[in-house]
Amino acid sequence: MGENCKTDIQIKDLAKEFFFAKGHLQSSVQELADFAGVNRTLINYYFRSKENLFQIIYWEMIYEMRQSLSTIYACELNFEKKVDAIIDYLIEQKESYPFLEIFNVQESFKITSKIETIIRPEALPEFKTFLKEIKAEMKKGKLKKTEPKLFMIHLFALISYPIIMNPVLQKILEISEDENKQIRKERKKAIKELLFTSKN
Amino acid sequence: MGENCKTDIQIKDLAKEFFFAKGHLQSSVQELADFAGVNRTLINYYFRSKENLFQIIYWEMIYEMRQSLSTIYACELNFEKKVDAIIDYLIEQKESYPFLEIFNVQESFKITSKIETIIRPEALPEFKTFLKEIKAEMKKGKLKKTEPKLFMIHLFALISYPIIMNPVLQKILEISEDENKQIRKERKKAIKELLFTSKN
DNA sequence: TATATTTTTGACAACTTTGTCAAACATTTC
DNA sequence: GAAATGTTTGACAAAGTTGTCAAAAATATA
Repeated sequence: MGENCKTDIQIKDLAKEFFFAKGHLQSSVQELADFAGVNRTLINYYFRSKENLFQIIYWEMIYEMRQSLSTIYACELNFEKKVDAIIDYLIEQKESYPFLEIFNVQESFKITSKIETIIRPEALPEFKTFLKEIKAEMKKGKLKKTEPKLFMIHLFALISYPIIMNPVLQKILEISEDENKQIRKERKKAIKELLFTSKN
Repeated sequence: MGENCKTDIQIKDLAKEFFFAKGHLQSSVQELADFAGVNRTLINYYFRSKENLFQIIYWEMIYEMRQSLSTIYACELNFEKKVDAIIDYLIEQKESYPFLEIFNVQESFKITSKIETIIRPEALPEFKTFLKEIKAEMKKGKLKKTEPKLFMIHLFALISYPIIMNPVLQKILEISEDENKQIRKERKKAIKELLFTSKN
């Protein structure tokens, strides 16, 4: 593998890349092994089974995400800055691993999924507090009035969808590389303009 | 199969259901055959290969969708009514076949995909005209000013994402069945409130 | 250096998936 | 009713995937 890092950690990192960045969700272990430059059996040695490896890396990624988000929910910034932070973090996250969300959906439909328990409710006190903040901002007239959870859904939608669907959208809407760059640049501003009441 | 309809058409319809509604995108032909209540070999008889069947039903669905949308783009309604029609149609479409879009993404990332050519640019005169209408509405101050294509992206995002990701969102945000029904009911209104400049 | 431990590899067997083929069955046509 | 055509089925072979195991290679330990 060529690096000085532990082999199992390298395999995990490359698996995350292979599955959730490149999107080879239903590839064989052999293909992953080729991508990672290791013998296929070695993956079994470290992780027993494909299913198990998947569970481990999936859990790590979800956990990392939950941690980052609750840190933002709980931090000392004012509401708008928090939304900024959420947008920045999630844009970065989705651009790095666009297929994590795809995998989420597919799993959430399976009854038998062992992974299902990983998609747990936020249920964090930080999240509940953030919902109250949303409500307060709505009362102040800074946000359009809706159910706070619906605000969250719209926020996620406007962040994730354009990134995840990017290749499809580019084709359908005939978006050139230049246009795409332009859109990417204005993403954050555009999202905020939709969600916040205009300031003038 | 029990119906009076042609077997091959029934298989296609049930395959659409199985793959794009239920989401069993990577199931075996045997599983599809069980679902459709036919002998597995019969599917080969009518469609030669799994790949071929997929291409056929995928193409049919995309074609139907493009037709419906361009009819709306070209119809005689005013702009807001057209947006209403788009929202209504796409909500119906995504709720019926939430996995069509998932499949789109996965395919769009594959270099080798024979299906790729199906995701063609809209390129229709009707679509180009609609983009101009968007621009006009922005000038009139009815819509927030952005790149018209970005308006389309936001529109698609706000329609599709909440539906496709519904099971995941319900878990993460702890949305009860009642809340979900409420949100569903207000979907259209909520989308329009975000995209159109407020009327008061 | 010799021994123990860990890591890596190739070979193997069980299993699944796929497409083909010929035979069985059903339906139409003469 | 017999022949021709179309539909459905079970059996089969080829290919691929997965996990295990014992042997080889590398590394650590005494």
